[in-house]
Amino acid sequence: MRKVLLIEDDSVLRENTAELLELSDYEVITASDGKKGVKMAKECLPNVIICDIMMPGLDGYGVLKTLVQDTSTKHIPFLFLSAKTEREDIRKGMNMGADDYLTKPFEEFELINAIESRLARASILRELGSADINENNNELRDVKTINALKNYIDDHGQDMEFAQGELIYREGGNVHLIYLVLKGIVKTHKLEENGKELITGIYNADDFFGFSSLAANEIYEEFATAIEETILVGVSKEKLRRLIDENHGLAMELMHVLAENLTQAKQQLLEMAYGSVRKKTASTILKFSDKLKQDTQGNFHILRSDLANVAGMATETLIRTLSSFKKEGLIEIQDHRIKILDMDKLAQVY
Amino acid sequence: MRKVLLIEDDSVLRENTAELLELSDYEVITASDGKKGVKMAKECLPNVIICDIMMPGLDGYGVLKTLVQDTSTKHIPFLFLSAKTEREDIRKGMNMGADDYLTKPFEEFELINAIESRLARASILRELGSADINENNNELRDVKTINALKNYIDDHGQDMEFAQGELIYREGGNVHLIYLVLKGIVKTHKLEENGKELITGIYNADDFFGFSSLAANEIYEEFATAIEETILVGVSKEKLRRLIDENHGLAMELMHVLAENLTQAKQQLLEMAYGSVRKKTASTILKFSDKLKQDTQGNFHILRSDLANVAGMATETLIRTLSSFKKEGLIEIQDHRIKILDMDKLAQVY
DNA sequence: TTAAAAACATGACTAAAGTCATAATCCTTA
DNA sequence: TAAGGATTATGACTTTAGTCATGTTTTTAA
Repeated sequence: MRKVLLIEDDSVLRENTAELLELSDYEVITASDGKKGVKMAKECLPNVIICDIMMPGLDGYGVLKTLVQDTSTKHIPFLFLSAKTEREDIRKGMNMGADDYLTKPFEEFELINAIESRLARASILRELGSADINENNNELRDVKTINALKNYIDDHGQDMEFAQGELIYREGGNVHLIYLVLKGIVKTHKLEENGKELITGIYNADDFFGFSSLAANEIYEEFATAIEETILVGVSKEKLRRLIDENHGLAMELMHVLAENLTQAKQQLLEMAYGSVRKKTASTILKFSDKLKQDTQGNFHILRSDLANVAGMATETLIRTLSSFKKEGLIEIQDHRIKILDMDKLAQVY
Repeated sequence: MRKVLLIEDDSVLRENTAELLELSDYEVITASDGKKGVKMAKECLPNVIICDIMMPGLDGYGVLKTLVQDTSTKHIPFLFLSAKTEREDIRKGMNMGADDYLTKPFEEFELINAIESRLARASILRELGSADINENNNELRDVKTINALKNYIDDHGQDMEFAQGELIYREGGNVHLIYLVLKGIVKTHKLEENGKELITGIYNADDFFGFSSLAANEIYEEFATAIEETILVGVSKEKLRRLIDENHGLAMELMHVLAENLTQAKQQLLEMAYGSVRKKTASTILKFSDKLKQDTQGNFHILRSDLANVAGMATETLIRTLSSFKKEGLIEIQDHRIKILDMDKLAQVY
């Protein structure tokens, strides 16, 4: 369990805060003044220290100064929790080497979040000491990160070319390959009963797709189509499973990719539910401007129907909205190619 | 010489700041937007990064998030330099893992002090190799499947009780626990700018939630609230990471869970985009009838607003649709409790 | 090079669903 | 147990965006 040292002279606040922390599953040690705090810190070596500034005797600044000088305590994340809210006070605290500074009064969740983020940050910095220790030189063993995986696939997979508009896989088909885009743009999409299309993902060079789980006998839940001329490489699910078996780190990274996708899908869901047509159009344009390669003037071309199908609206509606954006000076359209003029305003469209 | 990467879209401020830093004997690299900033950071691996928040395209939060995910950049001290002075903004920045947060306008010495103190702090933390990694528990080895994981959590976690309507975690909070529902119902939800709520997930006994990726310094992308009296247990991300490290099988299963969620979200997206109100209402009722416990007659109660917020429509609209379903004999409503009469027809509503 | 097809653009109309207002009912809690 | 608030329900009106129609422009392919 994570140990927290709380240094605070006000007994009411100290006990309330301690209780709150205990309820959140920390082991709490308290000290009622600076001197005791320093002693406790050296004895107990807590995982994180929370300290008031204004205290009789040794104040918070003094505590921090003392602890930073001691090898055994200097690395412990240190948070100030103070009624001093002046910029000057805050800067002083941070400059002395505190890791965060929370002003009173504070909400329970603010304190917990602050503690957790400092613990997380500390663990990141700690990793650095034990980084890149490569033991075995088995080829599979070396595929530790997504980047290594990309290189591996690039070397060991077979290239495939798809023309503009060509179907890559279809809904219901059996998943046996996971794809990596080398060049071009791919969309994944679903069809409604009445034939309407919704684009659920856009992928360009260096993106993975066709990747859901690695369970056997999975089927594709969507279509994938090349938006422009595209070159892909694939790895078999079997192979990927073996790679993961050798390297848990890779599993973590893949999980991360999935989690990102999920977060994004949920965000899109929110927008789809309550966003106006203007809002949806604006964010769709921004999404594409990220993914599509642009010419020297920053123009890019995309089928209006594809834009509409990402936003989930009728093509006519989308075109109308584009026209009004043009009138408002947010975008420019030349030869059907779109150019973003005011990215900020576009992002703030409501 | 110490390398500083400055990411700032305002060209005047960028150049002034760069000059000021150069005069203070830093090597300065600049980037005019978030995307370029990320690229520069990965290429140049600076000693410290200073980043604006409000920028077109990828904003400061996005930059930090991206850099924290990359092994080569995640340890670099990261300072926000922003005109956003609200407590909430500052907390968000720190929770995402920033090392300091300076508000504009700032004085030269404030920036220099902030940089120096973060460099100093980073070097202290770097000294420390890998401390307190103890617990060579063989018990960890045995957690091979999701079910084993559930048992493990049940045994080792601490129970938490939440009353009806009580908030479990909030958007922007630091993720440190992954929850398992023992009893009750939990909803995860997002808020639109104008306060509209969209429910993105419903969880009952035996479901996991609050689980996205296992990367450090992740923040919640949604709220979680108990719909009825609920008992939960949590495991820390740290622990889960260690469990996965011991058992790849578990990683596979968790990936599978994530993939399922993703598929579901995309399906919901399709329906949200093109489904009629009748269709959305029908499938929302069916979804809840699965998750909610029903009395002996098969009745269940759920707030109309919660139903509406899953479907992403106005509460009045939902109630109207329920009424017409009642008239058509698809459902029955007694004392506000809903009972499904014709599940097949309900599933086929168009 | 030209004909046909696809894509883009806009007008007119319509259907759908949101908003606001009001009333009835249920539930909490003092 | 009564008062007040939350929830459910429905009507009237308004806004929004979809559909259908038509014309123009661009691209494709014979």
